[in-house]
Amino acid sequence: MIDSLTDRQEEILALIVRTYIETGAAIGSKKLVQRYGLEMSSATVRNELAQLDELGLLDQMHTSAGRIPTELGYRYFVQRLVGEFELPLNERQMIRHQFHQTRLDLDQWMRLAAAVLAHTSQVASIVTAPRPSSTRFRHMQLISTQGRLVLMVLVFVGGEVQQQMLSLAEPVPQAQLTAVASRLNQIFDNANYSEVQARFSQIDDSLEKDITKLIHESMGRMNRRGISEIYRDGLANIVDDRGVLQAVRVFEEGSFLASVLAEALEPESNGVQVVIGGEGRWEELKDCTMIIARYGEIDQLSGAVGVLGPTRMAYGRNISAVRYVANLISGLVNEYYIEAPINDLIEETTSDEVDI
Amino acid sequence: MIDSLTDRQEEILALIVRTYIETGAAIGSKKLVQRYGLEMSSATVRNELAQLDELGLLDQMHTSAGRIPTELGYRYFVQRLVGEFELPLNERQMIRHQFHQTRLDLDQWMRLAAAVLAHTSQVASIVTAPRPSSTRFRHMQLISTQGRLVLMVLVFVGGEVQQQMLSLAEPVPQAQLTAVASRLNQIFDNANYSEVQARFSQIDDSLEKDITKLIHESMGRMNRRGISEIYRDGLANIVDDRGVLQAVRVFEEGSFLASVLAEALEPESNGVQVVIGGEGRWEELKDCTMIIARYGEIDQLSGAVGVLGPTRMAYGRNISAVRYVANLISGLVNEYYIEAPINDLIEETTSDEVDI
DNA sequence: CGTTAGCACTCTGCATATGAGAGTGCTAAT
DNA sequence: ATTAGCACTCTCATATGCAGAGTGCTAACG
Repeated sequence: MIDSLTDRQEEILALIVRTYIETGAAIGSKKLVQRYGLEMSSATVRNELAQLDELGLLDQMHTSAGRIPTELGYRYFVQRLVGEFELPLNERQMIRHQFHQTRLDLDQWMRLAAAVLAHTSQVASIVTAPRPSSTRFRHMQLISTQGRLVLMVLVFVGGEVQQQMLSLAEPVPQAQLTAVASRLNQIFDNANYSEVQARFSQIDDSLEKDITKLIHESMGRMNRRGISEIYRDGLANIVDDRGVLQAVRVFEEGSFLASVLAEALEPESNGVQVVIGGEGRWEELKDCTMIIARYGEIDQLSGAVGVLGPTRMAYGRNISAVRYVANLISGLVNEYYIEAPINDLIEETTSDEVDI
Repeated sequence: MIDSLTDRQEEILALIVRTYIETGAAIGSKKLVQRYGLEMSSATVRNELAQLDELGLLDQMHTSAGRIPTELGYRYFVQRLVGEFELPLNERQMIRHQFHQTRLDLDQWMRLAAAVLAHTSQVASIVTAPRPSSTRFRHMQLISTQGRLVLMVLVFVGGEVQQQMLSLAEPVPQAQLTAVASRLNQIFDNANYSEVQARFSQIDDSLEKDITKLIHESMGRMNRRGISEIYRDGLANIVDDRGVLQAVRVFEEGSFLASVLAEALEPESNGVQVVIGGEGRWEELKDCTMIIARYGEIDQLSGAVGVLGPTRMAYGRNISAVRYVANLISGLVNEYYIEAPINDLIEETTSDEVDI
């Protein structure tokens, strides 16, 4: 990294970067001295600019266009010239206040963190849920849903929860499932990935073996994933294109989507719905269209699938795609979450797992 | 809704809509007959166009610019002219195949559905997880984490799982927690929101009462929310702005974000990191900058917060914001997920709940 | 009466020219 | 080392002309 800059060069570089960030326009020597009342002439500044240019810290679009920072210029600025900046007290208080108002709920904290960052930074934000450095088993529960379907809930040290549906070879009463869970909970208490594998030999029962395999797989996946769920917010902040902005806002704003889905997919409305935005209702959807369909059984489990895009989209194709996927998921949900399943595998083992 | 169109008018309207969707350009009478080899002269088409224009189905930007569909035009087209279209067989097979390759995992299905829709429709997609029409209690578990902290896992009929951290007034041994859970599981088996309230009188123990209140609240929240988690994908499809597109892609692509976070936040790197995109590594971040920081205890629970935006962003302010939020969350996570808490309320009841 | 050919008209988009403004690099003087 | 001065370059906004596309209208046709 370059470090042969004089104080004056650094000053000028910092001013250029700051001005450019603020205004978005290239700035030249004259404007610079004028704007900041510098104690030197524009010619002097020009000489310095030429040097900064040669060092690759500044760039100009064309011969007479003023300078803008290069990537390297930004790097230098960030590393040595940003200076310490503290969020104003009232903003800090506001943020603190919001956090203390939420329930004791990790998910909410994460959402809030993303929202707060998006709001104060005016760009997009990213937050990941906390994860322990290595996954350790804490607790598991097997809950019979119906027929041979069993919901397995895994809790790991640190509070992460994973759920998985299993389809057993034959129905097993809840009492037995509870017994299995209780045994495995004892055996694997606080075990990490390799310890689960090590203690596998202590198990005789075939059902317990199968379940253990799944636990082991699941822990392997978590370890490999490395990062847990990612929360995002404020995407609309970095989209300035007028046309798309609206769509992005709608897309991001969960509550709005929810209301559209709820209203458009009322019980009586069947099949694929096309919501063309612009008119009275759906003002927010100006120039956007949603094609949505319900799946599942309305009085039991149901949800929605759909697409959102500019009004100018391929209707025929997209209506068909939405319908197809909705039907497909209806089938899956019916098969695995509502009726008894027909196939009798416990589940194909994803073969990228270590065999234990 | 207008329905006085002649067959020929419908034909012309459909052609205009289709052409506009395909090309994005306004189209006029001459081009129309030329392009589709219509059996009439452009003058005839012009007359029809004038009528469709008057009916408000078509619009023109200026006197001699060809027509484009109005919102109403799209509506008419969608309702009566789209025609049946079926996804080509190979696409259907492809989609089906992908679904049958995944594990028996609802979360994965939802993600896949969103991905598939985004891909085939070339616009953005939205999928909501299936929800039962009303929330019914299925199972709960209390897991002591440390000190007075307890993780409550709620399972509802249909397979939805909710987790919540509780901070009890005093430490309670796991055995007792298990007993409490088992009692409540019996009492509330298959109960819906109001039934939980009704059976509240059967409970004497104060701890059990508190827990029940939380369960009731949680079910209330779920009922009120109406729609469960929303999965989104393909946002990049509807952003055509060159500059922002890259940022949107990065933002959407979880795996890429994960790799940046993982690499930039290596154990030794402390404090706030500024990743300026463009150079060799982070090629994908061209013209984008990420400001990220780790929170939590590196060897215990940790995660990351950060912002993503154009390289031209307010560094001082944003670095400060990221640092502040990271510290705040560090504090919360440490307090509630690692060490014993200091305050001794079970949790403030959010007062918008019915009192039971 | 519906359809068509023809025509004048309008408006955009593109290319071209022009001048003001901004910024630069260089040289010579301080 | 700094600065004033100057010639030069390049963009941007504006004006102008022209080709192309499309329209509406009228009159003729079957």
